[in-house]
Amino acid sequence: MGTGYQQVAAELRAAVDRGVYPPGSRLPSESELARSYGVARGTVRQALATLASDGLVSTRKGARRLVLGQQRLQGFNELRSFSEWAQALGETPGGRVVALVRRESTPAEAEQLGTGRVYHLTRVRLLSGRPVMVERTAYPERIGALVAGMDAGHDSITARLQELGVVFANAAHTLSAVVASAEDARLLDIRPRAPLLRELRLSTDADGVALEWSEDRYLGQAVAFTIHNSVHQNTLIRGLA
Amino acid sequence: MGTGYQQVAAELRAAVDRGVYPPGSRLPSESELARSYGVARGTVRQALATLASDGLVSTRKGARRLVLGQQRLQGFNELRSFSEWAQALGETPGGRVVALVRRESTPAEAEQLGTGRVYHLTRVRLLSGRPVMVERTAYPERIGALVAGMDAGHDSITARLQELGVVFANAAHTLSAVVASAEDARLLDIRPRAPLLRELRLSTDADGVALEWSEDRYLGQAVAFTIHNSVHQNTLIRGLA
DNA sequence: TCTCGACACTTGTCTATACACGTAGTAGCC
DNA sequence: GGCTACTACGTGTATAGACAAGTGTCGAGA
Repeated sequence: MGTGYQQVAAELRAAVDRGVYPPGSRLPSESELARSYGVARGTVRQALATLASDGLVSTRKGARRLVLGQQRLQGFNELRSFSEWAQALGETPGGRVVALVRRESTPAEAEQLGTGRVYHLTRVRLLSGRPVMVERTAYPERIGALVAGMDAGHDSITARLQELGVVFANAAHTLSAVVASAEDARLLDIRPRAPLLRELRLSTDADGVALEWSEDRYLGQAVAFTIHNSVHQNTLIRGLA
Repeated sequence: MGTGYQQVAAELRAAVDRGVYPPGSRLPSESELARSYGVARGTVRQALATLASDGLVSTRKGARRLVLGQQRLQGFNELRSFSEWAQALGETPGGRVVALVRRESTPAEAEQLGTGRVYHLTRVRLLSGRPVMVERTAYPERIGALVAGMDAGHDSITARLQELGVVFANAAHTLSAVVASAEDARLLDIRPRAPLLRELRLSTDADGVALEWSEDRYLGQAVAFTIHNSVHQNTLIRGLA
């Protein structure tokens, strides 16, 4: 059930979804919500911050919060693995290992993961059977040794690593567009030179130690990422970061 | 100079940049920072939330904050126009109007902006003289009438609209990849079928009224977007949505 | 009728305090 | 030496109260 503000946030979210607060309407004031939920105003503010971060409500100083709508697309607010991500979209995640090699790191990999040997995994990722992404991940030796023992076709590597005590804490994503290489095209069953959305991702643990460096190439037609924005300089917000 | 926590955040940011807290090191505790800046702990927490949202520090319950590094790429935390965005990157923004027409809205436009006539603006956006983006924006009639009177080649439309009392408050972005159309290729001076990063953007004012619906196509090679992530469910964070 | 000012309301910022719970180092025990 | 339990510390959550500043409404006055 989570903490207090998480419960309040969940109930507010549900209320918006149920149409209690339809898009375009205004939420009750923080004080009213605090009274009706029996919590302090600060707790309500923390809950509302999570809604704002998801783009569900808009905030303006002096005016009650505006309900924007009950959109639900996959955003970046949570750090999620492909498997979790797929499940959140209501699809069945899958994978097929193309290659897993242990080799000396390239200069680019060494810059991110440090010099030495790396395990390099190439996987095709499936959404309900359809290939939608090619994943090329370099793991430092310590992590790669664990990954090598897994069934990367079925398991969520992130979940398995978590069970083994390897926790992903932070990630930096960089998005751009590239053309499909011959291999990409073969793996995704598309024409060569088709456009792909490229995501470079460096994941680290809580100590800032790099755990994986990955280049993912998504089918432009099948997948999209969403982000919500506000001019509002601050307002304690949740999630992302 | 802004509010208290903004000043604290700016000073902490500067301290990280100056190397007072090098990457990999740990920040002083919230209590120590509060004492040394002469503010309450809550204020320090609010400042630290903004740093975390920029991916500058990582937080873990029970442990002091870890300094990740002084990266500085363009993120989504602020709602920025192309012009502001370019300037933040140290480049000179530019633009060239390809077409500005007033016409009946397409079904897709009507869904976002409401039925009726729209002004449709096609622009090539330049970064220090190089074309990097094609922008196709639909404005509702009221806004479009204002835009039509501007010098869209030189002015920042967003800035000019702001002067006229039209304030952009929220935006929802959706990112995917597409191939350059013949027109895209001609405007950006690239080969047809080159990969482009597509950003669909719906901007609204503080009342949730749509102000523009735009499809921007970025040169994949020239531009990249970055996002930072953390498993941390909450932590009051700033900026983004 | 229109404009402007007063006022109640609302959100943003800040302080102070308290407790829960995770972290990390230490000391003691086997 | 190595393991465990304890303990000091630090962050997360929550409360209560205060003031600043923006919003919107209503009423008085021109």
